[in-house]
Amino acid sequence: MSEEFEKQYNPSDYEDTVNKEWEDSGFFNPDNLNLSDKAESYTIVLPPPNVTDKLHVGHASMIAIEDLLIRYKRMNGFRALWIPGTDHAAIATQNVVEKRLFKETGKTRHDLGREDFLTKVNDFALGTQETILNQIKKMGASMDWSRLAFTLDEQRGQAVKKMFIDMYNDGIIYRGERVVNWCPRCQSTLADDEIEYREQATKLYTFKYSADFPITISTTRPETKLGDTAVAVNPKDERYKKYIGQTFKVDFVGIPLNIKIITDIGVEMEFGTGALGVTPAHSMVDYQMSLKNDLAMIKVIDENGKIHNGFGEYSSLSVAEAREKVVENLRTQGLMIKEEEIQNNLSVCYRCDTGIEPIPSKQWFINVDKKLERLGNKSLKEISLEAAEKNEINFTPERFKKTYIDWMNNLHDWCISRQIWYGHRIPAWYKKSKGEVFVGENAPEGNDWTQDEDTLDTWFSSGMWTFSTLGWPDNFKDGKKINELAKFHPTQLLDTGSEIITLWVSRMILMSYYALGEKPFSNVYLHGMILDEKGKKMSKSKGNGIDPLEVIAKYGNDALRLALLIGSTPGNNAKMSWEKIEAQRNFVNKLWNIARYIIINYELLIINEIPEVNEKDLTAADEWIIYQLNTLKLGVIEDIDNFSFSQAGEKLIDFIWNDFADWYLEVCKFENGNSKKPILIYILRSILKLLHPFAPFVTEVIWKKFNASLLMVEKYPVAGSGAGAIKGGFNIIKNIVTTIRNARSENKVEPAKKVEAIIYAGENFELIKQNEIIIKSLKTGINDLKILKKGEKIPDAIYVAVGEIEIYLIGAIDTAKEKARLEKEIANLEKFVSALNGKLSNKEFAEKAPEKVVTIEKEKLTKAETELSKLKEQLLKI
RNA sequence: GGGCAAUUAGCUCAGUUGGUUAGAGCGUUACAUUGACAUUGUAAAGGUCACUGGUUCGAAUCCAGUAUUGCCCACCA
Repeated sequence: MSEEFEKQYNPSDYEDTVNKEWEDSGFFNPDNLNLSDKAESYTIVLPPPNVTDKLHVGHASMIAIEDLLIRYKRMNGFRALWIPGTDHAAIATQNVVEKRLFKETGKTRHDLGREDFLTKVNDFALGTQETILNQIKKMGASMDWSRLAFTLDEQRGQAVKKMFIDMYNDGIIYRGERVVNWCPRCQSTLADDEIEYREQATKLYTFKYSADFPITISTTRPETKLGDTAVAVNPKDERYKKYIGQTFKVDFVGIPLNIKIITDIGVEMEFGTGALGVTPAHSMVDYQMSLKNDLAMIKVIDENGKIHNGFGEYSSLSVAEAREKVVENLRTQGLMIKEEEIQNNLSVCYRCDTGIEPIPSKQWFINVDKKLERLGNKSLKEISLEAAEKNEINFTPERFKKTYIDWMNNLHDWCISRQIWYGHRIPAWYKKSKGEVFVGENAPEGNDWTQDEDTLDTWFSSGMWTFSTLGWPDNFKDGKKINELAKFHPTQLLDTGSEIITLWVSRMILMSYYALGEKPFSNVYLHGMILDEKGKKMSKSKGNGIDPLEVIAKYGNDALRLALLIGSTPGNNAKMSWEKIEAQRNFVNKLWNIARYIIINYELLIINEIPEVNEKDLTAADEWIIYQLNTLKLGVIEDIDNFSFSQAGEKLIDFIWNDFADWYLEVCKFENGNSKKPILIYILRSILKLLHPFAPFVTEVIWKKFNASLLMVEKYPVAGSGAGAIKGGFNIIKNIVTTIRNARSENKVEPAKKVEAIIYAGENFELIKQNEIIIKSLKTGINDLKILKKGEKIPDAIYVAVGEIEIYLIGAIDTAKEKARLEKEIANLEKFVSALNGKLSNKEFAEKAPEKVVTIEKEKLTKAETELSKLKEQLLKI
């Protein structure tokens, strides 16, 4: 007997043991699954967590989803592979270490020097990485640990170099100028998230470049206007329409300029004069405009915040001095029209609060518009767009396809160099004396070659994640995938947050098409964020985070996973709370006790064989529960395939708790114990398998109570193949019994109340007769239950449901009204069907709903036709 | 400022392509409970599906507008 079967399930007593058994089995690695060569692969690469911090509950949610799919596919006979890894997250990680360093020692990275600083970052990264990997393992994620990767490890380094060099040789990677955010005090470029905004009062000057220039403009930075090459106006602005496209030569406070009049929808007609002086070299926005309009870039300010040479009297002045002088000159020339105080946002360096100067500097880029012969003469941008447009890659939820396409359409060349130290160093070498550039794995012969100081954007290496983890470039010979890469690429699913569609998803698609000529994955599943119970983002500073390991210690892995999976739908944020987790812990305990009850009462110990169920012995209740189980299987499989994990989970819980435990097991208590044995084993086995991907631990633990094998690699149930599966409306039987049971409890309060029921048995007369036993055994006190054979007259009754078995409760019914409604519906549907068929040229109908008629056609027609026949059937019965 | 989304029971959310009486969990209330389940059962109460129009025989669902909230992008001359 099960001496260890406690009344309560205590997860921490079992989880580590089970986890170890899984790992020791080797089945996390699909090569050990003993599959035939024909088995299809199912690959997911784990979006590598940043090594900036340990995992939070959001990561746990991602792991729950991916493990669900991997376990589900593995049980379905797929070559299921889940590749683990971590991301070096260049800027973010460097920032964390830099900030910590500054806080602890007051030193900057420049004080330490590149080498010492990098040692510090690497130590930090290794430490967090270990924590992360331990966390993932504790969660029971069935990842293939033999394929563990890191975006900055040796192998990925080789892949990155090869990619850079190939792209350079193809002319895809080039070096050009780009406006960056520069801190003149720190003498370094700043990333977008290193910029802070301060509201300040400043002067807005309204003036003309010269007396003969037709448009008045406004600026807060007159000194940068020395580098203007255009004036931008809103395309809708009637005032300036006549000037658009013209170029004017002007003399601006002593400096000659060529000003072209361009349009940009970003220009506000109401602000200032509705015209904006465009300075491509010293404003991010203007730089973007200059790219769109092919404008020249004139550099005015240098790295020290001084005016470049060649600007006459302004040369070598500081920005502030130059501004004063320009303003003064405008005043004396009578060109200054207005000076006013306004509030605006000043960008400052997060570290030293110095105002930021946008200045141009040399950077590396990926050309997204260059057409490649290899890709059918299409550019990377075009081919990446096509992938989504032609549904080569699907998005869940679908609306994110639009986000992706919009972003791709506006994609400019991707700047891949970063002025930070932590990351893949750019494999480019310069000979300063001669201005030569060499791109290659190692420096060429000779002494005076120095390597580029910059590193690559972190997305450059993570963009290669689907194939760099599968042995690219070694597994790619003569344009063909070999070995692992051939077996597992393209992957099937990428599960990630919607906020990085642009940053990551788009780059992965682009790079995979470039390197392999194929998509990186077939499906993109966008999960939402996990928020706290008040709907706020979880963050360390707020202290509202939920630590996954704490949850596991308290309530177990399964409760955590179920709480994360249920109630969160694709693309929507989900709130998480201890209450929710507790509710799932209760369910897990319920399942435990269901198993406990069955195993103890029916003395099921070790039963490896699937029990034979003799259909002849089945009672109506048995058939009903089996029918429900089959409906459940269908639903769960369909839901998982549609990524509706929450719905699938809810269905499972509903069946297990309400149908199986509260109803069927209660009914069994009235019936003969041992005759139920096979069917109970059958159902218990089925629910354990069905639930395994959602709650792997408890299902495996229970499974082990009466099985020698691992549940993890059992075959997932197939819908419709269950013993004694029968079609029809067995739901009705449940309704009858429930109604009767309710009546019983009501009788206590209100003894006069009486419930009468008539069951229309039709073909299933025998089945209903059997059910009578259940009803009687439940001591309903209802004696006027009538069962009608097919053909017998049905008295006026309330119609409850359709199916092979129907129930009519005696009471009031307005049949005339019901009939009229159905007739009306049928008439409409007939109209619709004929319109779709084209048999009847219902012009009016087509005009009113042209979209429906044109686009839906066949499926709609079939659906409408079945609906129609159903309605007709119903009508006949009334 | 631009883009995207959300708004359904006290709370958290489902609602599969428009279809009979809009569902679940938690919470609340009542009753039961020596039970396989100090974590159980049975029920009850609770909804103008944000608002206003439109399309339709029929709208939570489709369209337009309004309001509120959230996210992403940009940072403003």
